[in-house]
Amino acid sequence: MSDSAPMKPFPAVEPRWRRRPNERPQEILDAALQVFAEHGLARARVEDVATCAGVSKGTVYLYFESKEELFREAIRDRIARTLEMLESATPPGDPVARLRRFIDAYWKHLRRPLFASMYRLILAELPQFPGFTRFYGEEVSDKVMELAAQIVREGVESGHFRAIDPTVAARMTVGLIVQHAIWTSHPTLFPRVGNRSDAELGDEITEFLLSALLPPGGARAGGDA
Amino acid sequence: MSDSAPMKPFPAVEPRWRRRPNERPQEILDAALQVFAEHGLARARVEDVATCAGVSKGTVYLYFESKEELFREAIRDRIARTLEMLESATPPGDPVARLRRFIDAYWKHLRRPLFASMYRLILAELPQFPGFTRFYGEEVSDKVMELAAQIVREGVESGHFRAIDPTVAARMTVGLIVQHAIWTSHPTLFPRVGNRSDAELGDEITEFLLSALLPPGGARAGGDA
Amino acid sequence: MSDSAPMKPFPAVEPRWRRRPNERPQEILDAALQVFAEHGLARARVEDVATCAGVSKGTVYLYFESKEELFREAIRDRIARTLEMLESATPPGDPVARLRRFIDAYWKHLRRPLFASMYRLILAELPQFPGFTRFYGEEVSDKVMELAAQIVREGVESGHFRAIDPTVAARMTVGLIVQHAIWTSHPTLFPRVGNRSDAELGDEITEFLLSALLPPGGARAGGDA
Amino acid sequence: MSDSAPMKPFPAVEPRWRRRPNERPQEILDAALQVFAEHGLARARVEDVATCAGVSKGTVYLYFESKEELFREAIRDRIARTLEMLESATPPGDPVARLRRFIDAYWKHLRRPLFASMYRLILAELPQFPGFTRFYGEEVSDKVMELAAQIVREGVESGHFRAIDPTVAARMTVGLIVQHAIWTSHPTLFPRVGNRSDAELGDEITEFLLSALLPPGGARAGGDA
DNA sequence: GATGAATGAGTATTCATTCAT
DNA sequence: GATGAATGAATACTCATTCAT
Repeated sequence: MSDSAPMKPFPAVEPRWRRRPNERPQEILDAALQVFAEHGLARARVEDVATCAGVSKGTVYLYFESKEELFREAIRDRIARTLEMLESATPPGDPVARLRRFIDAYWKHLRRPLFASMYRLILAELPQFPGFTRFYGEEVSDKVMELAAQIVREGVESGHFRAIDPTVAARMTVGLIVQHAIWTSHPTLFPRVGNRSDAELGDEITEFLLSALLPPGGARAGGDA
Repeated sequence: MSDSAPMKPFPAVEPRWRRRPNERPQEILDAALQVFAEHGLARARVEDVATCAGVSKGTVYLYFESKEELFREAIRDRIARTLEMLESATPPGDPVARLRRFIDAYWKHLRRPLFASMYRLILAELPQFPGFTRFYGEEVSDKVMELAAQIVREGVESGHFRAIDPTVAARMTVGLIVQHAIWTSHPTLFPRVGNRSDAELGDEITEFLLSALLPPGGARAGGDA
Repeated sequence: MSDSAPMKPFPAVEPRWRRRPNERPQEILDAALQVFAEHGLARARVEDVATCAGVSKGTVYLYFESKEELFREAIRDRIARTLEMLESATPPGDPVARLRRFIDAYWKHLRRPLFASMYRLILAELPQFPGFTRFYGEEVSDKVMELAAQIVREGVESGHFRAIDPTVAARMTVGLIVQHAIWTSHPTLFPRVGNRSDAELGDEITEFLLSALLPPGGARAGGDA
Repeated sequence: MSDSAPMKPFPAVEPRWRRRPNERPQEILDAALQVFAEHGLARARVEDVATCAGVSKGTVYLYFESKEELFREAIRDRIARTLEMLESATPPGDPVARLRRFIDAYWKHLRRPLFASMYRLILAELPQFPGFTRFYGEEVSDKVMELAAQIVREGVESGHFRAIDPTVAARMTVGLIVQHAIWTSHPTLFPRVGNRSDAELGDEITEFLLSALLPPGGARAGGDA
């Protein structure tokens, strides 16, 4: 699913690589995401993507069938790594600490400059690509949610969290992180959120979620501390 | 809330109409929002808006300067009534009940078919209109957040809520509602959320928020019940 | 040729004329010439003609078939009176005085504000109307030229002017007047001409022409003086 | 005078061409002048210019920003060479001969097919471009007039011409040439002029002007003869 | 007669895509 | 592989003209 660019069967020795031909597709994808993020799919121009990647318009079409495929690949290229990152950030262990780490890792992930605008792209443009939309729903959105639910589920079972439907708790968790990422990346649209640092916002989200998940009289113990 | 076009109280006689110029702008705005919501600003065609409103291309330009002004007006026309609705839905009274009503009213509001896709438009297209973006930030987003904060503030002062920064609580409240509205209106992108009814989701949001806001040992009393 | 507007058969008594309906066409023609003169046929808008005439767009079409007919009529309305004016300005008499009066009358005529820009219209737009072009050539341009030629012819025969082809002299006479009118009405395009008054220019034209037409040793006698 | 596109002296090899990008702009300018001359700025269609130049609509926009810039460049491209031509045609020498050569060169210049209709464009369309109008006034119209005045001035000083304001004589000279060029290129509008050959008209203009400029009893000496 | 709301044909301009070099 | 000149489909917008009131 990820080898979108035609790949030569035997890269062989790679003598001195005249122009790193294998890096071209990735450079174009990176440029594409930037340009698409700034202007949206319809208003972004292939020529700008090319210029931004330091190649000519024609070269883009050497690696990608069409502007739309380029868009799909640029998005896919980024989200493919999200889940993997989240999983490696939340190794088994104390559920409260795991949840803290999940929140922290996801929040930091979404605060990377391009990701917030990518979320905007997903919302605004993906509905035009039904097949890809399903892929995103099943392979990304679902899996992230399931990971969060799994963490909560273990916490509920072990008594670290109060009795709550883990899928509900997962939704609240993911929802607050994502929504704060959207807000923070649109300071003019949502000025109320803009005067907090990323770290403060992350802490606020964490504390709020924990205050809803920890058992009523339970020790606020746990976490990395 | 729905009589946006000034309507004469008693249509009375009005024998045979063929022209209803006074309703034209509103009809066009409604059509525009629909078409923009479906395709986004760039891909939507003015001609489709016209057809959808039952008029011809030229007629749209009789009432609106350009496609972009039509877009702005279509958005403004909708959001202008949100705050007013929220305020009238949350008359002074018991803070817990007020918060419940706020959540309920806002959630129902955002679940109206066009509003979720309008949110998508705001996110995806408004950044192209800096002046309008600021208007939205200050007149809509800010005010909604402030209303929620005010409700929490009173609850904290009266002891109905635990000690929490009201602006933080407001963000969590609004964020969860908005995010759920986005998810629910994109069932393919976010399939996990799709199998709950609106009522269930509303309840889940309410209960989750209250569990984070009510004082630890406090009676879960209050609310409409 | 001039009754372009449908005229009611029996104007009868004209009790108190509610709105001078018979003057409407002329008002529209005047407005049309103004607007056409300013913007040219293609860029002038019927609505502007209507506004300028103080009526509504539809009213223009009550009196004129189309924008092009309106244009034709507006031009025709003006040029129809030129020849008549020139003839009455040059009654038989001393050829030198007649020529002076011809130059003076034509120059003053062309210096009226609208006429210079009308000339521009004739040059720029009339070629689109072959039939009308022929009419103008035969009924206006030719006749003016012939009148000038006739005056010179008499002068040559009577010995007031040197032996010169009268049609050549007529061309030089008309040409200088027309060209100066064009220049004077476009001061930015032809700045060199702009710092002379109309009277000075008229005198310069007259003296130059006479110096070419009077017999070499001939007394500069004649003229109004 | 005619090699407007830089032409490599020896085309030499140049095996099989399909692209001549360096000649494209000039080809488009030539086509543009033709089409604009025929229809005027407003009625000329960019597509017709393209077709006439043997390229597609889009190609025109590869070289020119807009229809209006194309118009400006097409005009500028032509007038830029007028003054230079006139100056090289009138080297210092006997004033009468110089004036004859000035008349001859300018008359021939204006009789080239496109130039007369270009004059029409200048009159009819240039007022829409104030900046360009000033450029034309100062760099073209003024300079041509000044060149003619200079020739007369020398002739007056040397006694070849009678005492006359050189700027007046220059205006009469240029005016007659230009006006005859306009007439001749609109034979239907001005039929009286049409039955003379270019050479006859040129001679008539020359003789008429000289008869007004030479000293009364002066020998008609001078000239190329 | 007069109005002006409605229409839709006509055009400038953009930009994804192709392909000769 | 890489280029960028060329293409032409697609679309916003204008404005002459019509016609119900």
